Amino acid sequence: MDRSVLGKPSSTTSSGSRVVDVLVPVALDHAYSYRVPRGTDLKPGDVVSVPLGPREVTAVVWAENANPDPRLHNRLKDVSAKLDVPPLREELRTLVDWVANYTLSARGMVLRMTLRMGEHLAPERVRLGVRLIGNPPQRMTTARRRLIEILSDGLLHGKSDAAKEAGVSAGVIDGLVDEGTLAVEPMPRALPPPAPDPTFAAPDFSPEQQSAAQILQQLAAKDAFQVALLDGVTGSGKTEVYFEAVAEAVRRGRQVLILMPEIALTGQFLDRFARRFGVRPLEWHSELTPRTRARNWASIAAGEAHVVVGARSALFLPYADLGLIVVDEEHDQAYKQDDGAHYHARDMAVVRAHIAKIPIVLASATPSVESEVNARKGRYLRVPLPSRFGGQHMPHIEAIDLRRAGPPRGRFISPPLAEAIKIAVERREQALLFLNRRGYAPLTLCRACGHRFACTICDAWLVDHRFRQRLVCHHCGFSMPRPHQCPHCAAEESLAAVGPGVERLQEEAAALFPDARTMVLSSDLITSIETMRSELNEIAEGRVDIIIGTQLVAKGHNFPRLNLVGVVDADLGLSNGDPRAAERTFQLLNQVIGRAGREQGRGVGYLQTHQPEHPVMKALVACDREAFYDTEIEQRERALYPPFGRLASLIVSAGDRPTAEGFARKLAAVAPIDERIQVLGPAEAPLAVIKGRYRFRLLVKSARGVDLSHYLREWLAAGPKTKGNLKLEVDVDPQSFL
DNA sequence: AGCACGCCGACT
DNA sequence: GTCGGCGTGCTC
Repeated sequence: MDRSVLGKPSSTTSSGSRVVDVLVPVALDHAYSYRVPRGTDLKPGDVVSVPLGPREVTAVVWAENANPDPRLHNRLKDVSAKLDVPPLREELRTLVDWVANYTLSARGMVLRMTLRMGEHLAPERVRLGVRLIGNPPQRMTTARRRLIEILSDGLLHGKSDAAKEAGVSAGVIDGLVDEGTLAVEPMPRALPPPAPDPTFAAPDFSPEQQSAAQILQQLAAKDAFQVALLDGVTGSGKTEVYFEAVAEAVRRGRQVLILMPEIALTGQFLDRFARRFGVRPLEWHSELTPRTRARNWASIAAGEAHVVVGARSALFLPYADLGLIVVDEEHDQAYKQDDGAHYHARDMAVVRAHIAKIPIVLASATPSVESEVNARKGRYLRVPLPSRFGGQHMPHIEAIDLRRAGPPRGRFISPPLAEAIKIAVERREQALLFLNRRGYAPLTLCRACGHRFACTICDAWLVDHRFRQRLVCHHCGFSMPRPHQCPHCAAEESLAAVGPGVERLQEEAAALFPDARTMVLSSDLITSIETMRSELNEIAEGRVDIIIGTQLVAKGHNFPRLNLVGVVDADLGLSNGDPRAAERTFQLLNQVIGRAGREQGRGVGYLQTHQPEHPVMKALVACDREAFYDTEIEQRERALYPPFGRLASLIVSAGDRPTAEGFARKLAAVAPIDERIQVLGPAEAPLAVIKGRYRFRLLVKSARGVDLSHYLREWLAAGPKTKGNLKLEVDVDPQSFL
C-alpha cells in the first residue's frame, strides 16, 4: 500500500514497527527517536529505559513520531523497557518544555530535574522475613537458641532485624532454614505513611488571622489558577495561616507542595507541621540518601505523599495530583538556581500553578519588588497579616551612626551596641550579632610592604579563616595555610587582618563579655542540615547568650529568648552597584531584626551604619515598609528595571582575556536590531576572573512585554559558535549581577 | 551530561 | 615501549 497516496499519518517504519520521540536526560534540546518493540504500548509521558551511546538511561516518551527522519533509517534503536512508574503527566511535560524554552536550557537538562531519583528507581527491594515453622534442629547451639527464642511468637520478623536482635549472623538463619526449622518469606510492603489530618489540632487564631486563613482556605477549595501574596510581618503566624490552605487541599484529597529556601528546612518547621497535622510531611532536599530519594519520588508519583516540603528542586517532581503550591519566604534569593539551568523557582512555581490551573500562595514579610508590584496592580490577591500575634510587639529599631559613635580602631562593636548587649546578657536574654561575612577577616595585608593576599586564579582577596588556620578564596575554594612571613618582602609576623568576619566578631564579643557563652553560626562551619538543626536546638534551649551569625540566622528559626539584634555592618550589601542591592539589604535586615522579641519582651534592633539617611535605613528605623517599596518601585520604573522592563545577562568566559573579550564583541556585533531591546556591553564582569577564567558580560534590556527568550535564541543561533574552552552562559531574569 | 576516542609526557 | 592527562565530539 502506498501510504503517501493515502496521506494517512503513520507511525510505522518500513519494517513495520512504531517510532516514538524520547527525551533523554542529557544536554540535548531535541528528543531522539526510538523504535517501539512489538507488543509494547507506549504513550507520551511513559518513563522508559533506552540505550544512549554506550549506556542505558532513564528517559521519557515525549511524542508519537509518525514520520521518522529518513536520514536515521537503520540507526534507530529499540526502547529497552517501559518502567513500572506512573507516566509523567502532560502538565509536567508542558512545564519542562516551558522552562527550557524560557531559560534557554536544553530540554533534556530540565527533564533531568524531574527524574532526580538516583538510579535507585528499581522496584522497591522485597524485604525478606523469617518465621518459626518447624521443630528445633538436631544440633542446638547458643546462637540458634537465641534466635529461636526471638522467633518463638510464630510471627514474621524481618530477616536482618531478627539476626541483629539475636546477635547472630544471617548464616545462622540460613542454616535453620535448611533444617526446616525456619522459613523465609517476603515481608508485606510497608504501609504508606498516614495522611496529614486536617482536624488534628484546630488553630487558635486572632480575628485577623482567622479572616486571612479563611481567604486562603477558599482559594484552596477552587481548582483555578490564582496567586495570593500572604503578606505578614515576622511573627504574625503566617505559617499557621497558610496551613489552613494546606488543610483544605488535603481535605480535598489533593497534593500540596510547600517550597522553602533549602536552609530553612529545619526540624522546627517539620515539628510545627506535625503539631497541626499529626504527622511530619515528606521532605525533599539535596541531602536525602539515594534510597530515600527514590522512595519519596515514587510516593509522590503514586500520590501517596500528601504534603511535600522541599527546596527548589521539589518543583519539578511528578506529583500525581498537585492541588496547591505554597512558596514560603518567596523573596528569598535561594530560589534562584545559577548552576547549570538558571531558573527562579518562585517564578517557575507560578508557571506550574498556571499550567495546572491551581492556586499558589506566596508568603513573605518582605515581598520581592516583583510580587509587591503584582499585588499593587491587582494581579495577585494580597492577603495581609499586619500585626504580630499574641500581643507581641514589633522590635524597636535604632540606627547607630558610625561616623559619630563608631568603635575604636580595629574593633567593630560600637559603645552603644556593647552597652545594649551587656544589659541583655545581664537579664539572661539572648543577643544576636549579625554580620554577613564568613571567616575572621576579609583581607590580609603586610604592614611592612603593603602586600595584599589575593587568590591566584580569581579576582578576589583571600579571606582569613582562623578557625581552619587558612586563607580561603570564597569564589573557587582555593586555600593555603596562614603564612608567618610576607611572601613579597619576607618580613616576619608583619601580616595584619583588615576588616571583620564573624570569627573576629566572636573574639571581640568574648573579650567584651568574658562570662557570656557565644556561638558562631556560619555556613562554612556547618556541615549538614542535621548539624545545623542541632546547633539551632542548642540556641533554642538557651545554652547560648550571644549568637554571632551570617545570613544563615535570618531564616525562619525561632529563638525564644532573643530580644536584641545588632547589625554590625548594615551598609555591607549596599555598595556593590547591583540594581537589587537596596531590596536585598532591606529584606535581609528586616528579617534579621525580626528575630528579636518573638516570644517574650520587646525586641530591639540596632543598625550600625555610615549612612543613616539612606532610604533603606530610614524605612527600617521608621518601621515604614511602604516608604521603602514606594521609593524602590519608583526608581525601578524610572530606570525600566524589573518588573517594569526585562533583563538577561550573557556571560562569556575563557581561559584568557582576549579570547573572552573578542568573542563577546563579535556576539554583540551581530545582535539583531530591535527598537524595544538594548544590548549593553560587553564589559568586564564585576568579578572579572573566577577560577582562572576571564569573564565579560553583555546585558540585554527590554520593555516588559518582549519575548526575550525568543530574541536571544534567534541571536545566538546566528551568532558565532563557542568552541574550545569558550563558554557562554545565558541568564534570563538574572538576580545577581556578579 | 557522560563517555569514548585521540594525541602528547613520565613511568610500571 | 605503555599508562594517563583532559580536549573534542557524539549520543536516535
